[in-house]
Amino acid sequence: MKPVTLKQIAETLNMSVSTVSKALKDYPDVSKKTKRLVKETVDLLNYKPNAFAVNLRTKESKTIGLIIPEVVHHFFSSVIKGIIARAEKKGYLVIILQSNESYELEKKQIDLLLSKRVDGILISLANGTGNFKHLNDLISQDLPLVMFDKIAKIVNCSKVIINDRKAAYTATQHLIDTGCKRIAHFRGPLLPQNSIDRFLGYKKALTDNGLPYDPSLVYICECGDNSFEEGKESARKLLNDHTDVDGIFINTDMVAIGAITEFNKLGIKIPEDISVVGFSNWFMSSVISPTLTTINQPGYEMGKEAFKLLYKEIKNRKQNSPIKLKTIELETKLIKRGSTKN
Amino acid sequence: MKPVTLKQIAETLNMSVSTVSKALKDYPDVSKKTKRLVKETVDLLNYKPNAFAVNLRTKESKTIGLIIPEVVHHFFSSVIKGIIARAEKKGYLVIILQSNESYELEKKQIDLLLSKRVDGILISLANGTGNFKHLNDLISQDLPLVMFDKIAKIVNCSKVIINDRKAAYTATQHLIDTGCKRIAHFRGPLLPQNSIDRFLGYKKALTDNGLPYDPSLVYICECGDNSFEEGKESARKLLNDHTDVDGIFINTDMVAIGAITEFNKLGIKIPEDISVVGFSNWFMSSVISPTLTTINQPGYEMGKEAFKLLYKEIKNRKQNSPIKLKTIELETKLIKRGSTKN
DNA sequence: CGGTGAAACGAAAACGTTTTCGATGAGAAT
DNA sequence: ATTCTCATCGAAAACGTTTTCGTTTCACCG
Repeated sequence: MKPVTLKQIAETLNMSVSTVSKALKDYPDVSKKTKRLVKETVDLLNYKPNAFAVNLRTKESKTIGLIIPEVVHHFFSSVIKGIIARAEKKGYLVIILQSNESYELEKKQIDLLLSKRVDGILISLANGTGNFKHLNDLISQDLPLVMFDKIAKIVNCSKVIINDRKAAYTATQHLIDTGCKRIAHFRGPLLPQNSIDRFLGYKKALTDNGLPYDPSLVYICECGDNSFEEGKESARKLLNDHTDVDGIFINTDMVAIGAITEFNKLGIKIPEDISVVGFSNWFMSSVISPTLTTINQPGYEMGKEAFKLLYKEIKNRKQNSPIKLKTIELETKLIKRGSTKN
Repeated sequence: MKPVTLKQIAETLNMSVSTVSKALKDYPDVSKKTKRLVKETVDLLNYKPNAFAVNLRTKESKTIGLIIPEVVHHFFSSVIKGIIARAEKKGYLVIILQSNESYELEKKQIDLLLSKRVDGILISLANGTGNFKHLNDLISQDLPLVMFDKIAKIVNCSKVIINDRKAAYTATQHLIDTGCKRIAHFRGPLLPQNSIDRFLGYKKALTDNGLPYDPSLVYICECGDNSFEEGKESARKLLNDHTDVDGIFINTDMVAIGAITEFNKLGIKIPEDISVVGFSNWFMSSVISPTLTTINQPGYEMGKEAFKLLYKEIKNRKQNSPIKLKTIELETKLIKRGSTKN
């Protein structure tokens, strides 16, 4: 009933544990004959190496940790898929934890992963994270770490990101190019870098085009579980506060879809009265009516690249090669659809 | 630089490894004084037990495996969230693998998890899975296993499900109650049980109400990555094949939304010309226009319950208590919205 | 025939815990 | 003084690998 061990194979074959082990790993100092013999009985007895023992001996678990703010989210689940796919190919398993956008949880989860002795950690920061000691600790223990999407520029590790500022600039520029003069922005929370960058891109596009920046046109959304409702609410507020707005650049598609839904309900014509640009190219943006012009954010690729980076670092650390940190910037693209004029 | 071990603590405190270990686990045969001492230096040196050694010694990893057909999916990601939340509370981590609806991958992944020696496995079957040897093998090795959502009735393990047949019956009955006489069904693939059950519920509702069952009204969708397109296509086909259909019960919301989008485009009025009922109560079903009447499928709860069941089995196995298999049936509910008459 | 070298194998340490079982000593009971 | 009890501790085995470093065997050469 107990799982088969090397010892048992050695006994049935009348040889030593070491020879069996070496035979399985194709050591040069064991004859072809015994190698064949060993491999046969291994198949026969259905031997599987005890991962616990291997881990202990080799000091690695072939497992990485992934901390993500929210699992139920199209973009993040795409990232997860990319990571898992890539990791599996390289023989790594991935443990997923969800920070729920909470700094405290994030800290605890890093501790958890640390105590499980994962070989590396992938993380996308919680909105609430403004202190980076827990991450710097990882680095000083030189555990491979790469951040993606929601990063902290100040932390010294590899990263894979998009250029949020540039993408937001492009989005806003598109609104300007299609005739909008008074452009609002529904932004994300104050802390996370990409929310800041998107805001800055929006602002820069305005001033570069000689349009005044008006803070009263910027609305803050938490972009949490009820983004959709936030979109509806911000849309209502906007209409109440301003009558002359003819374009909005919105931090995420979900909020944008909320806003569009509300506009539809209130009889505001899109894009004739107000043009809307979203962010992330969520699947639904091509289904909603009108279809939503948005910025494509490549989640799956981001996951893949993030794992690739981490994998390299893990390998380098194993052979004590110097680790060169790298920041990969993925391409975004403006997807023009029905919510803006052309 | 190396992580602190029990031995080092023992040396700095001038006592034996065993005492230190026992002090940390509050054994009765070590004095309060040394317990205090040990705990102090543990904090001081920032000792973390080596999980690899603990695993090897205790023969458990405090880790479970989760195999899911598709991560980028609202329902499944909700399940994942429920599982992770519950698992974390009990000190378990979860390794996620994605079968991509492939039987072959599913088999490999079970092997992977087995070789990692997880303490238990949660699985929702791939559509392609028609052979259950890999699962029965798990059971005969008595590794705790619980299936959820996409299950195989024939496999002898705990399960958490919804009553697909009943839910489908309710959905179809609702169409009938609101005046539909000729009701089509967009069903899922042939293999998975819930797709079958939903079909059977649809059929039974028809015959119970004296309506004829017409196979030509049943359309098959793969319900994979391009469910939305499938919905559109099936909608077109349906209009082409039949002119008298006044209601459709659709296997999943995504397909339903595709169909609605197509109907909208073609000028078919919903629900006046055709009523539509979906399945799963995906978030978007309340956003689409018209809003979609659907069946609520509680993903998060399913995840929670599945883990709870698995946890019990793990505990029971540890103390060699007899394992009682259990099947939990979660409640579904008809959510009436704009795509059906009232 | 002693010496050399290669080929094939094994003994044993090490990884860091947990847990059993004895050992030790102090004080109480006899 | 002897036994007994308790409280407290430590030695050591065990978990199953991996890997280093010998050891053995035997062929071959000088």
